Amino acid sequence: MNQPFSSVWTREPRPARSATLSRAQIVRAAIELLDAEGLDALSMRRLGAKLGSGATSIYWHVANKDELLELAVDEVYGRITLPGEDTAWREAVSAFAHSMRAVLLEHPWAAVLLGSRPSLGPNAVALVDGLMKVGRRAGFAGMAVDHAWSTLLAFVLGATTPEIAWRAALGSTRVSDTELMKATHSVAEDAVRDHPDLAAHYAQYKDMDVEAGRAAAFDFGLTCVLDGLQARLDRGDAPPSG
Amino acid sequence: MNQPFSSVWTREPRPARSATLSRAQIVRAAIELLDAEGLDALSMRRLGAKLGSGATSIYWHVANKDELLELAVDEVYGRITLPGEDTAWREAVSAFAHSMRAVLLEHPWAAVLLGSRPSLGPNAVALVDGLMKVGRRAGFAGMAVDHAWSTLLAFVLGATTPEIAWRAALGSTRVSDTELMKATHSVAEDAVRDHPDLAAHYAQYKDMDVEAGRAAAFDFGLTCVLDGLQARLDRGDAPPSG
DNA sequence: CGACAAAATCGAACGGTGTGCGATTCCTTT
DNA sequence: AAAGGAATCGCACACCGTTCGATTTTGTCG
Repeated sequence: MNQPFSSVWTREPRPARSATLSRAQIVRAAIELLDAEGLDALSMRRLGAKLGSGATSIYWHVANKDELLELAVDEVYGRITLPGEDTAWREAVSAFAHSMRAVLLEHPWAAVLLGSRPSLGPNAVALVDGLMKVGRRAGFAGMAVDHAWSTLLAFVLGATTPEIAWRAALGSTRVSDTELMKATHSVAEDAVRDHPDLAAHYAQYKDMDVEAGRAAAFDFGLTCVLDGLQARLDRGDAPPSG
Repeated sequence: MNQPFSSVWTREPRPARSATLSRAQIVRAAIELLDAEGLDALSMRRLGAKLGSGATSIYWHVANKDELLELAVDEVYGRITLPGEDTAWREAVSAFAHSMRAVLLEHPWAAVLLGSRPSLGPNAVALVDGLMKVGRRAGFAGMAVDHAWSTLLAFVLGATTPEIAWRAALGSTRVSDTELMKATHSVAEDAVRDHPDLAAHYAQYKDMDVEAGRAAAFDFGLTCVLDGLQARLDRGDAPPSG
């Protein structure tokens, strides 16, 4: 059985003969550490310390750090919710998108990883399965089903990632959110001198609730994507093959 | 002048009295190394070696590795093209999206970085300025201008990132693209056993051109976003404030 | 030209990383 | 009790980003 593409998911987890360390514990501890201190803070030594064991003991249960991260990411996938089959597709998709955004904002480290490698974990696969069911229910068929849900995923991921980046950049300083937003303007205005239109435009943001603004932007984009999907259904270019 | 948010762009580059090393050279060499061997392969020591100088000499021209990456990313921003003001907005946006996708596929390392930190470099700012002009020309006003272009950016980034991830995963093996795609199916089918619908669906992909399929998916999504933007213009909910 | 200061480069070193390996301990089964 | 696999551990290796002080190069002034 020569697998050219050996992934975590092709291998069974070690039997775990009720040992003091288990895959599940390790992943849980890793997620806690990641949530609390971010991606850079996760090292095998620190994780070992948190688990009260040697750093290298982890390697018995997990092949390497990458594989551990894959497991952690799939765990995050598992926390994204998708409404049941009785929900209208637009509502279902909207609820899913908001859930995914919320989960990613809660586990900021996952956003980068999620896009960085193919997602083949059980939770990810189950989620895609659910999304495809929604797509077919809406009226898509053939490849259009894939295109539909991957368009949606692309938007949510692409919209949330920079949001997280801003939070991280702001969070590394001490000041409050809006307060620092104003301070950033001096930098921005500096870089923006050659673009008066842009500068004038951003002046109107001086007194805005940043969080609310981001949520509004997300809803705007989501509405666009939904309308776009709807348009393709109406136009009938969502056929079984093409 | 207590900047809370000191970025590369607030500091002037070192005068560069025609030294043997300059910021521009360093960034150029870094990009070459990144293009050739990926993000993980870039270390200050290796970069120094490539430049024929000591590793630590670089720190005279650049504060740290993060700052170097910011410069490299902005360079990538600079290679994305946006059609001039005489182009209809739909065409302009479409051309931009395809250009951005192409550039990111050409510099895969940039995709992750691009979403990981706020983009305040001159090229990034210029690009946003241009996008906002297009947005206003289309008929958006107020915050809707921002929402429009950030929706677009979100889609392109979110769509291209997983594409790159797949390429990297496949590229790390020796086999050809479609060939390995088939081999992957055995893994997929394995993980997919509990999802017969999904498995059946993916069976139809066995004999498909992967690259072409991805391009089609991208165009599908882009059309959705464009239609969605158009819908908001028609409906008139792109007012100066709301 | 020599002198001197500033600019630029460099090597050594510090604390950290992921991980391979051999020795060691633990637990289960006979 | 003995044996043998399962699980843990410490050490070591090669590499990383970055700091710091010493060193070399370079431009300017007398």
